[in-house]
Amino acid sequence: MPHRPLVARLETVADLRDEDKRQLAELCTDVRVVPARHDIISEGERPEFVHLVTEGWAARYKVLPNGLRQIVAILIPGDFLDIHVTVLGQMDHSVVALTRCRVAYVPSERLDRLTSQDNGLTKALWWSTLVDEAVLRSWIVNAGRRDAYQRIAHLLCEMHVRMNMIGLVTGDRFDLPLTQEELADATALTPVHTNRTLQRLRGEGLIKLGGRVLTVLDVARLREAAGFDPNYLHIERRVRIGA
Amino acid sequence: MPHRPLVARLETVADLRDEDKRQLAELCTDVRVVPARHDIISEGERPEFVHLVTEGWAARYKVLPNGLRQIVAILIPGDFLDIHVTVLGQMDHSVVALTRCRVAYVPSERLDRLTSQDNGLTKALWWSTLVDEAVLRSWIVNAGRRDAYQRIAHLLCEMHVRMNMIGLVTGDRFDLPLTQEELADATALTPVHTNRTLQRLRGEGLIKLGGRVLTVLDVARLREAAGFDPNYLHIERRVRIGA
DNA sequence: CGACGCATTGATTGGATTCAACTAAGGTGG
DNA sequence: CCACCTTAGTTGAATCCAATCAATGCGTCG
Repeated sequence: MPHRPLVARLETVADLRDEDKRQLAELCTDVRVVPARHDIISEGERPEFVHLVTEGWAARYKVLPNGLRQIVAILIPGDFLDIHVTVLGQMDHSVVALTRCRVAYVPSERLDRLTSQDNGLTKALWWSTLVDEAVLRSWIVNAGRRDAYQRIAHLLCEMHVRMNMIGLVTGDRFDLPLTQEELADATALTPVHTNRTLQRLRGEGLIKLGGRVLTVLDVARLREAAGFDPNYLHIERRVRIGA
Repeated sequence: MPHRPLVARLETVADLRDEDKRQLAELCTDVRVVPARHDIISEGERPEFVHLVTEGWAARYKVLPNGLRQIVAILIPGDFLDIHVTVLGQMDHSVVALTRCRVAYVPSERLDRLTSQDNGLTKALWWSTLVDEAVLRSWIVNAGRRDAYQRIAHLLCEMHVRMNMIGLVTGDRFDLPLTQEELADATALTPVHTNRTLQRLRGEGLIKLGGRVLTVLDVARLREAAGFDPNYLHIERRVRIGA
């Protein structure tokens, strides 16, 4: 296995016993490939599987009556797509594969059984959704109170850290497989304005972006521009582990 | 006890045994009063208590370097303020009392002990944070892709449903103790524009708002105006219980 | 090679902000 | 009990950031 992104993610919030890790690995038995641009789950569905991204990028999004789309989360390996359906009943939004993805299909009742017998694991899952919450809060701030320039810079900073947490950053380069239109839907801008803003970020020597790869030329200045404070992503423990 | 908002909230997502309910009630032993406009917890703190609103309204908010404020959640009785500090270590935002509040101070290790021994309760808490997540997603959509008119209408619809879920709506009236400035910070607008937009909502006969009380004159049309679908709030089970 | 998706550029428009008064309501103290 | 002050809400005019409309470049893939 390339690595176990789920185990890696949960270990950033909780200590897992070997037994736990084994259990988690076993969840990812049924892995399927979803082609780019395909919905993995759609609004209104009541899936009997819980889905987990194993490889590739996906996005939660919601389409308004007027046709506007808002991406409300970007999902990378180790992220669950729809743990909440157990509670919510049906999906209140859709998830699309931004790239070709590998997705683990976990039968709902299997996860249910697992969390019923293993308290530590339940807590780990709960805690990881608390981290997700922090990310969502920062997205509200982003869309609400930052201008286009800060907004895009902030999203790039966040993905930089998150990709780094799962070991997918090499030097200062990492895959950023978003079209400008998708970037626009994530930052609540138009594609046109996104384009102009990216040009500014490039022009000021903060980033190099092209061919689905982002190079962060000046981390400090990019964070400065974004008003980015990585604290909310809970990298503390990760750092401790890395040390 | 007026009622137990926490128990009520958790029961919308999970079946609780009497034993669970007793345990939860016992958490709310140490209840303190926080005056309006005072921070209950501030960014950067590492509280040894987990706080729970018992009475009144509070708001999570974040202030940006440029001084702009964004409210990222409105908290009403039954809502935890800071369960996530167990995981995140320190607060990445502040919580202010919008009204005079009653707040339960629960020693962190007590909640920790409780969730370590009672799996059902852990799950209930986890699930309730999954519902919170859904609310956060809808706020991103709100700030990102709706215009001022829809945005404010949407927030009013949400609070209408949430207040109703904890039994605080009488007819179509409920307390909405938000100043226009606070409403603006929650919807990512300016106070001035918020004012004009409220006037429009009033002028069109959708609401009556004044003296901290909102009357929804036409629920259907207000929801129509907002593009509001209550599904994300997970009222299903509640309905079932009520039936 | 034609077609389609994506990126880019220019010109114009508009929703919301900003700046600046001004009114109304409530509380306080002399 | 009324001057005084503060806070919340309201109104108008000017400005601006981002949206919109519209076209063009450009690479790639069937």
